[in-house]
Amino acid sequence: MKAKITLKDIARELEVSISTVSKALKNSEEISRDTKEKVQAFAKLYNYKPNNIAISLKNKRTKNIGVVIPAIVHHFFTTVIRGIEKYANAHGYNVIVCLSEESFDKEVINMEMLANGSIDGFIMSLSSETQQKGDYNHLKEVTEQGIPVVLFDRITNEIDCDKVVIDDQLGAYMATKKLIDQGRRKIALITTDDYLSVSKARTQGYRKALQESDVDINESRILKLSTMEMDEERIQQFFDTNEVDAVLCVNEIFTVYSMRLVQEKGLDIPNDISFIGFTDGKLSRYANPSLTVVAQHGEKMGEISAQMLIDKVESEEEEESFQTKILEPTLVIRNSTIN
Amino acid sequence: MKAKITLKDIARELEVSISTVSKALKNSEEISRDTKEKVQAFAKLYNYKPNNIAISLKNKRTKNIGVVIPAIVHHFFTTVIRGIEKYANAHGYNVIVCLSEESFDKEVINMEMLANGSIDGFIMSLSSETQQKGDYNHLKEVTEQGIPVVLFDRITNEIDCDKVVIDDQLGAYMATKKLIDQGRRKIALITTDDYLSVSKARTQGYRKALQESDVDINESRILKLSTMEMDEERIQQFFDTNEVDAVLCVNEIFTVYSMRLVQEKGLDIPNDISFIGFTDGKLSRYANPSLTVVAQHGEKMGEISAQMLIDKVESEEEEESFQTKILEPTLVIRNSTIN
DNA sequence: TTGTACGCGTTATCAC
DNA sequence: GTGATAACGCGTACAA
Repeated sequence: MKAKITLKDIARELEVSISTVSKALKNSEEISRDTKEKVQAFAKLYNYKPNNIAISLKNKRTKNIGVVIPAIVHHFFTTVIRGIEKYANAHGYNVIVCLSEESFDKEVINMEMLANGSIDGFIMSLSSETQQKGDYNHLKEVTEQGIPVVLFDRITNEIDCDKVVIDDQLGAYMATKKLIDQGRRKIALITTDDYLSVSKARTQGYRKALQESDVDINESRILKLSTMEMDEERIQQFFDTNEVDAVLCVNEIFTVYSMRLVQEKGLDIPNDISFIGFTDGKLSRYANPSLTVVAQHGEKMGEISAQMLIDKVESEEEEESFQTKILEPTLVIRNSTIN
Repeated sequence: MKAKITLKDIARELEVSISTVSKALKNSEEISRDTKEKVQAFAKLYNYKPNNIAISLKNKRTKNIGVVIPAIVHHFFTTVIRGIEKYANAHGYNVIVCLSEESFDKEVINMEMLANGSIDGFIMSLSSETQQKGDYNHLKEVTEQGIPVVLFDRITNEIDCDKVVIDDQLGAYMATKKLIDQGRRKIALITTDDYLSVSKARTQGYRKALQESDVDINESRILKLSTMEMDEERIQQFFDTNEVDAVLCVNEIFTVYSMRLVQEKGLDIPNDISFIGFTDGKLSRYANPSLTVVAQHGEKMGEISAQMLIDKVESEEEEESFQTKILEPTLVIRNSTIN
């Protein structure tokens, strides 16, 4: 086992000073040709690489980005991470991923761990518990310390920072409109409690589309579930007691599960009943029938988040200007709606 | 913006020495009651937290684990990360995730970035390109430097380190056996090229089960696809030209896609044809019909990997003993097979 | 009881 | 051209 070699080791071995070695490796003009060649050859031979930690301590820059998300088994978050990784790596940054598992406490603990020097900035999406409590002090503390934060998808207006979202209201609006255009009138919405910022916006879009088309809004056709668990029973019950000819769901899982339920009831998709979901993931693509969805462009969102964060991190000036990027959702038409 | 406060700041403010502050915060016996209280109160007031980077530099311990995986959009890897996170966080470690995107070069670059002091050890699964090339020098270098490595799922015997896998051969064997027991004889296998360690093992298990039951192995019923893309055409063609009554697939996507194909041909699952896949993910659970699978227990795998790594990291002695943990796969029976 | 000095690995400044 | 020194933030052995 050959341990990592340091500047000091090289200096001792070559009988020069540490600073000479440091300069030689940086090809400094002050150092003689001879010495430079000697040092560089030795460094290459022993595969010298500067120690990141020492550099971080000196520069007060870690080149690490902290990503805190509620869950990783959701395809959407997975694509966002991928986008972040892509941009971050291309710019020399590493990504530290922490999961809050939808828990406020875990979110706080994770942020505190990372905020003590481990990262240059945060990219995060709030846990449902955090949005429910409405307690954002951990975010405030971090921003007050001057650590840049980018919020995406599940955001809050109580914090001044850069934000990236898709226009959830528009997405739901487009989807609902589409269903109406196809002659559907009994359109159900399966969503989560309104404390989740995204669910709220989507519900608004749904209502807006119905109102604009003079379709009555029947409150019993709106099913609100907890984010945490998929409440199979309530979905089952919902379809048993409601007559609907189209369904808009705020995520893939609700959609796919619902589709199977109605299929078991003998209904044909999309002829008897249409379905549109959110998130363009594998579940949607490989469902049977394949699912029409509102694509959220997670990877793009990740890239933009990373870009905004790194811009802030690397900008010298302490400008207090924050922007919110709103991405346009896209309707991906597949076979769960009449085409 | 109140910047981070350091020991030095506290010392200056309270007009004591830095070491006094340091000791006081650690409740050292050497420090007087008075001073301790004064210092601790001040520290709490200004929310002092030690700087992780400085501690890392001093201790030569980062409390970071580097995770390098080929992809994150695969549900299996996602569950592994979750398991790693769970164990690591509970033990005060952060997880730095890097994606190789199945590329050898990216894998190497990522490891080099992290190996220069950013992490205490690696948990990784090899990219398909790496397994194809059979070039493991980047792993050798890292282990020679004394950085502990745990390989999971896609492993190699060329590197001495801890490993965690499921018994892929057994999994495929169990699945195939199950199909045979249900009277199937024309059992297809849809897999990837043999350079992927897991695919190879699974193919062996498939063959073994058939041989043991004296079922002829028809090579044309084995379809080998590249890992990279889902070759929809070749799968289509495969089912057009082969008559099969059961299919074993090495991942969820192949399975779900194949199921849709045969359903479009008018076949009934599971009566006309049975399906078994690998990985117990969402796709399987929410497929229609729901999919019988060989569960890989990704989360468990992640936890064990993290445990093995942290044990090595924290063990003082430099024992050169490595173990390979083999997890038992489980057959999860659902509706894509006759029950 | 408190403070000094040193080291972790690196770089920047300044002196020789 | 080269090297000594200080600094980043912390912890600790040792000195006072």
